Amino acid sequence: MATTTAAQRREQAKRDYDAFLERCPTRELLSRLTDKWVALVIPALANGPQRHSELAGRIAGVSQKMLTQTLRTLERDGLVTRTVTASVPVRVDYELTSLGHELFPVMVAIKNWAEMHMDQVFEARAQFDARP
Amino acid sequence: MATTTAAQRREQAKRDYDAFLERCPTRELLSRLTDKWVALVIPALANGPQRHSELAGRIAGVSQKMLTQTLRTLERDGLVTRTVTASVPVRVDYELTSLGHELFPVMVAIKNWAEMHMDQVFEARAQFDARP
DNA sequence: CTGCATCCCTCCTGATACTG
DNA sequence: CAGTATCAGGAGGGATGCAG
Repeated sequence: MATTTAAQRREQAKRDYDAFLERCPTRELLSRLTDKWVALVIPALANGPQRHSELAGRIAGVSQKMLTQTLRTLERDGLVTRTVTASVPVRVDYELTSLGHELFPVMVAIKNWAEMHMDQVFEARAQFDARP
Repeated sequence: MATTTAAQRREQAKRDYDAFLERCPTRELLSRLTDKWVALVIPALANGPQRHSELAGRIAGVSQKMLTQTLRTLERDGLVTRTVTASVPVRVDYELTSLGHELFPVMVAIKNWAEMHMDQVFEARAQFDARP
């Protein structure tokens, strides 16, 4: 068929790739996606383009180095676009690509899960640590 | 109200916690959840209890140390139960708790996303690397 | 404002070897 | 079979200074 849909291609890809296998390239991609800063940067880009300084302000505690590094990787992987506006001083905006928008709900889900279940995890840890 | 539902409590928790804040405890929880091995171990526990060796076989390339370490942390956080059967040799089974089952779909989503979008990421990287 | 380079230190990770 | 202990390499991450 020449008319395979995007969904069909993705189903095919899911059969071809398996992160349980050691040498599968998805293993490396998975380790990139499972990154603390990625899980914060992607959700932070929810409301359209953001400047470097805006992101740094929103994601408290991120160093300039890690933010730049994370954004570079995301850009290379096609999840984020980097737009430079030649002005003085220079303005740089980051925005989710369509691929980035597909990842967005997944990253938000993790962040939300952590926020919604923090208390239950605290309780579990207390019980665990109180064991003889 | 004395009759708050679990869903309501979670909504409340979501207002109380914010991983964007540096000192919020969810920041630490988030960094634990965004772990390559967690994203593989949780999905691997899909079909009921699994032994240490079964997990090691399924998740190719994981070292015995990292598997044990990951399972310990998951157990402490209340996501996994560890059951020891006193036999010779000893048998140890790991199983998702109800809390673990709530995290399950999120972890599977990441793993699937990586497998389904690997090709698009490859393409983006090729374009990025080919730039002047 | 944004980003690169450098130094430096911590912690993660994986091999190996050893106990119950 | 399951788990602990140990060690060495390397990646992760922070601070600072400089450049476009």
